[in-house]
Amino acid sequence: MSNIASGNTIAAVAALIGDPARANMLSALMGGQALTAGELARHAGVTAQTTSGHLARMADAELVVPQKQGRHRYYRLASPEVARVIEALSVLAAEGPKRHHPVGPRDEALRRARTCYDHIAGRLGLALADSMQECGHIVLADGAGIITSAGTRFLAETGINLDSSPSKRPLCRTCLDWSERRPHLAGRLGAALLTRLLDLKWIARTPDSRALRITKAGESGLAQTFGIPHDWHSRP
Amino acid sequence: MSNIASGNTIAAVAALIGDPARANMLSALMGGQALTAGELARHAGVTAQTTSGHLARMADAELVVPQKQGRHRYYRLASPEVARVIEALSVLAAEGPKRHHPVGPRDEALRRARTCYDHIAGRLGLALADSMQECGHIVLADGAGIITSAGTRFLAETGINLDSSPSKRPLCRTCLDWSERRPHLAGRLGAALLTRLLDLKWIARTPDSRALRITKAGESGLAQTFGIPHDWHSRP
DNA sequence: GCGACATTTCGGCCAATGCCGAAACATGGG
DNA sequence: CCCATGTTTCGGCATTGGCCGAAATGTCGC
Repeated sequence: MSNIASGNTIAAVAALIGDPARANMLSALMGGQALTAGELARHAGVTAQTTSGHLARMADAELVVPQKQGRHRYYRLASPEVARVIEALSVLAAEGPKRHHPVGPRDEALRRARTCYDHIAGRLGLALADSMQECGHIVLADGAGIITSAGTRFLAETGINLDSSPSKRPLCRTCLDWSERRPHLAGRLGAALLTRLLDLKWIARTPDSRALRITKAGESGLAQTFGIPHDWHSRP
Repeated sequence: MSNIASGNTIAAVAALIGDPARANMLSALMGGQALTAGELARHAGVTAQTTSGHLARMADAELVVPQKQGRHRYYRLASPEVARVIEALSVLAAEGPKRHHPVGPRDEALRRARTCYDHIAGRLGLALADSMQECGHIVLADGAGIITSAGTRFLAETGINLDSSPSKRPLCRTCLDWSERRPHLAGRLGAALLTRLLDLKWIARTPDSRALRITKAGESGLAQTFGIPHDWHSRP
């Protein structure tokens, strides 16, 4: 008889994620931004009371953390580890029983560029990863990457800062892309890249969605720095 | 309003894992071996009828796959992706609300060496990873590794075969060790290493447990090939 | 302080589902 | 062929837990 305790505790966490309303809230939080209880209620499709209960339980289990701000209460994912669980579950859910998502216009925006917790996913995410790899700035292999010395210089020149970090988080890992089935950059590098591109206003968040919009400045900047051609936008 | 469908399907998978009985069965299957319905019932602590229902549902969702053999019915995890979900959940469950596992003798055996789905975990897993890294056979970084050319030679000499594989599985990733909180080798390399060491009879599976036993031959072999000292056994 | 808004607490309803006993299929061995 | 063993199906019981309406608490702007 193997250790029941561990089975039980993973069951407790999984059960928490295993409710459609809570799963929808967590999926929404995968966008990386903190959301208010009300917004989460809308995402989940249940009333505010119900949502409150769900959030309390998830906060108790340390899946999310609340943050008071005025009369709102913001919630965000408690840690990258939580994001990894959701990510792993998404992969499984996507493969499983043959499920063909009809591709709507909203989907199209998400496929182009979106946030994935704290980094960039979608075709833009792949393009950035490919570019950095081709230029010899990083070497990718099996779920992680190594930053080369040329890469370190490149990051410094581009204003992407990696040193300010709570130490134990992986520097450069990859994350399997939900829509494209190929890995993009995650980890501290992925997070820093998203932050920098937002700072530069090359990309911008979209209200109420995980989709990212590429700005005019972004088109030039991405072309110049990462060699992403201007006509990339009109391509599949 | 974000995509409810995806939230629902990950909820379905999570809900399946979120039952203590089922979670225990999946944990047991993390040992990497196929187990019979009866054995799984014992692991889960429920009757055979109940187990049968659980297994049917998990097979339906493609979390496990059944395999008929005589009057037994063997079940194993359906894919490495399923293992990753369980793994990610374990990390979360271990960190969460401060949970101090009292260390029993059975636990001690597991901490020393055990299987983790299809590769080696515990202190032996770490020692192997450390050894290969120190010898320059692999370079580890953030959740994955790269096999050097010296490493390729080393693996060939040691009889560890990587080429026979269904292609898309990562070659060398790492997996966060539940007991030691440091990464050990997983992916195809980890799997091949486990297989080879079992073939050589340097290590042996333990009935009814994920623990691995190191044989006499193993002590010498590991010392000679991986530089793991003979007194390693008696160390913390 | 007062009204508008965001969130939480309480109470009760209802559906979903995990569990087991009993019995029905399978399968292999004598 | 029949019995022992492993596994599944069926039926019914009990519990869990998600949901909402109503009302309380907190917080902002005036």
